[in-house]
This record gives sequence, C-alpha cells and structure tokens, in this order.
Amino acid sequence: MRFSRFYLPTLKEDPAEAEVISHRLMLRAGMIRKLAAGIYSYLPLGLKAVQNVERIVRAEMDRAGAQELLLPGVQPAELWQESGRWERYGRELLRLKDRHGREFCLGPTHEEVITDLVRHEVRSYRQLPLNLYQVQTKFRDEIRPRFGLMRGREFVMKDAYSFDADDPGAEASYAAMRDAYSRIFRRCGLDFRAVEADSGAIGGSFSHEFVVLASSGEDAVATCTACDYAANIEKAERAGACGTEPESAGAAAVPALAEVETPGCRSIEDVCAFFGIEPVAALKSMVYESDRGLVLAVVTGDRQVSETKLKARLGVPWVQLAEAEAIRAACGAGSGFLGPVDTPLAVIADRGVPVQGPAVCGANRDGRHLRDVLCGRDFSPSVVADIVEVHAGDACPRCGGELRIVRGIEVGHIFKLGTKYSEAMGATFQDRDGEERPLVMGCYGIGIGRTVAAAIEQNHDDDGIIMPWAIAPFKVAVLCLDEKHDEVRAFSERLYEELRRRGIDVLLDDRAERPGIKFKDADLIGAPLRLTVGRKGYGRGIFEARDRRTRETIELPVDDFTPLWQFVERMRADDQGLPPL
RNA sequence: CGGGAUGUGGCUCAGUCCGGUAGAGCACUGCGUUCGGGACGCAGGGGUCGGAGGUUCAAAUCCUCUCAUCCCGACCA
Repeated sequence: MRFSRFYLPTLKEDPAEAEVISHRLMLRAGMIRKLAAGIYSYLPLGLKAVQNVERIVRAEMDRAGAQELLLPGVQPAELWQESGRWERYGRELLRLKDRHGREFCLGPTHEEVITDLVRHEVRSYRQLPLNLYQVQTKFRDEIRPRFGLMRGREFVMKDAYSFDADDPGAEASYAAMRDAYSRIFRRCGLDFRAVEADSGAIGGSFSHEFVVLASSGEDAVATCTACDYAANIEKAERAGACGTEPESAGAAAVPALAEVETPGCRSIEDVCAFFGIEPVAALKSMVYESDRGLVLAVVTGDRQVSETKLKARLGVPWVQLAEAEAIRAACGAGSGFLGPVDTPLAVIADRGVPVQGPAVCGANRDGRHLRDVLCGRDFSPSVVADIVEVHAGDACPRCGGELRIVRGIEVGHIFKLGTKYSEAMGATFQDRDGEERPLVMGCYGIGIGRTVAAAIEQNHDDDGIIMPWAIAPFKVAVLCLDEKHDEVRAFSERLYEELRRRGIDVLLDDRAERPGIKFKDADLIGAPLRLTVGRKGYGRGIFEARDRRTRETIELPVDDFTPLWQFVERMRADDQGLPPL
C-alpha cells in the first residue's frame, strides 16, 4: 500500500476523550474513530489489525475441528424467553420492536440462536461432537462503555459453541478450545495467562478466562509466584486461615465480652481508631439479600467480601447488599453497628474469623460495639467458608506459595455450559441406546477488537505502537525520504515491490512530506520493521533497516537483498517469540 | 443509576468568574524558502460558541431545562 493513497488520518495531538494508551494510540494512529459512546468505526489500518487477529483465530479454530458459520445479529424475543434470559439478562440487552410490534434484541451472545439451530438438525449421537463458531458483531448496552475498544457496546467477537453427547466429551471439547486459545494468543505475540474464573451469568460449571497482562486492565488476577495457579480475583482462593476454634493459646484467658458505647463509629476505620486495634481484630458484618432471604456475612476487618464467592458458597444466583430499612427491620440496628452475636440472621463467616483472637464487632444496637468477642464462644456461624477476596501475599491454595495480584485484560473466556441451554430449549439427541438426552454444551468467546487493544497496551513506547509481527497491519514501512530524487524513488519502489512479491504487508511512504513527519507516522502506526531510503545513504550504496521495538538500526547494501531477507526472517521469528505453528 | 467534569472551526485549547457581538496553536488552500525526527514566511478559507427557553439595550459569558461526551463508583463478560 502507498501511503499517499491510503486512508490513514493520523493525529499529532492526543484526543481529549481518550484516557488509556491503547485508546489514545488507536485514535492517533488512525485505526478507529468514535461514532457514539462505545461504538467505533474501524478505519483501514485498524481493520487490517482486526483481520490479522481474525485470521489467526480462524486458523486455530479450524485446526481444532470447529466450523465457521454466521448467525443473525437481530434475534427474536421468543428464543430469549425460552431460555429465560429475556427477563434475566437485564438492561444490557438492547431490545427493539419491528414495524409489526414484534420484539427482538440485538444479539449480545448467541447461545439461544445456536441451540435453536442445532436442536432442529441434530438427532443422533452420531452427529456429535460438533463445534460451530462465528466471527460477528455483538451488541451489549454496557452501563458504562470506556477505554475505546476495551469495553465497547458494539464489538467484534469470535464465539464458538460445542455440542457433545456426554460430560467426558464436553470436557474434551473444552480442553481442545483451551489449547486452541493458548495457541491463538501466543501467535498474537501476547503475554497472557489462562485463569480460573467465575462462570457468571452465562452459567455453567467451570470456566477459564484468558487474560493479557497489562496494568491498565480492568481485571485483577491472583497468580502464584511458585506454581501455575492463576485465578480471577473474584474467585481466587487462599490456603490456611481455616479452623473452627480460636487458635490463640490464651483464649481461655480472654475476658467475657463487654458492650462499649461507640457513638459515630460506623466504619472499620472508626472502630479501629476508637479501640486502638488493627483492622484484622475488628469483625466486619454485612447483610446480604438473596432469593433465600437475608444473611449476615462476617469477615475480618482487613478483608473485602467477594460477592462472587459468597454467591457460590450460598448456592444462589445473585446477592446484593440489603437496603438500610431491611437491615434495621431484621437486626434492630443500622449498618456499622451490626455483629454476629445474638443476631437473628444466619451467619456465614469467612475462614479467617474463627482463628481470629478476641475481636470487636457491632452490638446490633446503634452506637454500641462489643469487645473481646470470640468466635465459637460468643457466637457460632452456621457456615464457615472462604468468602473474601485474596490479598497479595496470601498463600496459594495449590502449593502454599505466595500469591500476587496482577492486572489484566480479559480477551477470551471459555465456559463449560453443561445442559443449561439444551434442557431449557429442548435440544436433545438420541444416544446409543435410543435414549433421548440433552446435548452437553460449551461456549468459547474471544474479543477480537479487545485483543488488538490489549496487544497495544502491552506493546508501545513514547513514540507509538509497537505492533507484534503477527498482528501488524504492515510488517514493513518503506520510507522514501527524497521522493523527488529519481533514483531514490525508483529504489524505494523496487524494495516495495520485492517485499510485496514475498507476500509481506508493506506500506510505502511516498508522500511529499518532510522526513520528520514520515518517521513520526511510521513510529506511531508501529510497523515492526522500518526501511529508510535517503539520498545520502543511497549515494553510498546503502539503505537503513530499523527494528521498531529494539531500535536496532543496521545499514544494508542496495545491490544485494540477501541480508534484508535474513533480517526480516529474524524479526518475524523473534517477534512471535516461538517457532511458526 | 449515584458522584465529578467538560461541550467554543477538523484536532488541542484560551475566552465564561467580572455580559459589549469570537481567538491561539495544529490541520487545510495558494505562493515562496526549506528538506534524515512532527520546518518557516506571506496571503487565505472555515465557527448555529452542544440544543431549547429565559433575563438584558446587548449573552460563548448570567438563569432554567435538555442532550452529548469523559472520569470515579455501583454493574457486567
């Protein structure tokens, strides 16, 4: 492609609306433009990057035995009513009516459609297993779209759905996808982790997220510094801090609990200041509401309740903090003065609570707290379970090593769904014995645009993007610095043609611009390799090759391209960080 | 949905407090000089000041409403 004819509107200044680096650079590099909040146009350069990711995704999906199809973006309400998600999915589902008043939605995901498709066609175990995927635009009416392509409302997603006859089959399909995903993100040149995750609203029995490590990421991940344990912070567990009795040897010596007037001490911070104790010695009591009524979650004051874990331990589909009136009606006190002693509510305590020594907690009377409270002596939780978020430094649940918390961007998520949708929607087949059984499903998503954004988050410097080779819209930028100089121009053209002939995506900067502008634009769009042809060098029989990432610059002869091809090959291999798959 | 902020030419922003009829830089057009890291000079073109209503002799500026965008939070994959 010739720069002079390529629609590439780069910006010299940072657009005010962009906060994170990938968003800023994608706007500046002329990859995307915003149409509305969370809705973006892909310009040619951005589209090329997206298509490069898609190409890798398709290759690996096909290799794993999946088949591509394309499902509709507009979906009838009936299907969603059948699965029960028309009510449950919430405001994120953009609903609309056609001219006849029939209800539809813009597809945020396609479990219903694919299940509907497959239930009409699959009758026998002989047709299984089956894995179907598509690359398609999704719409989720996010509460708060942000960060450009990282959290858009309209976005391109690869989604795949597997159908198996039984659980072992479904697990094999899941493993194959897990494998394929690792290959995909490796080939994209990304530093990522496959982490255990909560299966959330999509449901199902287990799931992994693929998280690209980046400080700007919205996800927090706990990883073990000693083994390969990695889990989303929502679900990450910790070893130790478990028991039913206070372990402090002097438990018997602890005085009986006493009630103390603590006017205005509503927060753990207030309470700690008042009693002169550390947060761990204060019990935090939170009232949660679920479809099974109210529960009192009790954790040590240095910890945060993980609602995801709480949900899982209680075995309920949702929890939320109870309203102030509900709390007062049930406990007789406002939040800030609640505690597990003589509470009418069922108490679920974190595993850190029983091993905590004498503690301070609310007295269930406004303006009063209890001191020297011991779990087991003064109250007995109905459940003791791991319900808090892990901290850096906690012990790994697998090996006891130290956990650390890193941030990342979720670029892929795989779920073992089981029979949730197939049962709800009657997608069944006949097994070997002629028995009618629900299909066992899995679903597997990759955010394509988000993957490009994540690659940029991970690969940039002050001058712009450093595209990983595999994703780079242009692998090579040829800068013709003296486009009016016949020989320099002719040689630049020759380089360009040679690279094209070898099937390498190349951008020839043939614009009538000053050199500085060409250098800046080349750096900004991040072509991994830059070839510069200038008058002086050409006069000496050389041109210049520069590695965008390392800035290593070498001079190459104009009359022999062998060293150039070597350099190109080396960069391709280095950048991908692995042998060609 | 709560909290905060911002809407002025294609972009980045000043002007708003204290009302007097719109500016700068970049970008764009023409000419000239320049030409290996976002040049310079001269001459140009381009703005319903987000929108509506109100106050006023007079509104980008004050008041009311509204829309949009961004940030934090809640939420979600």
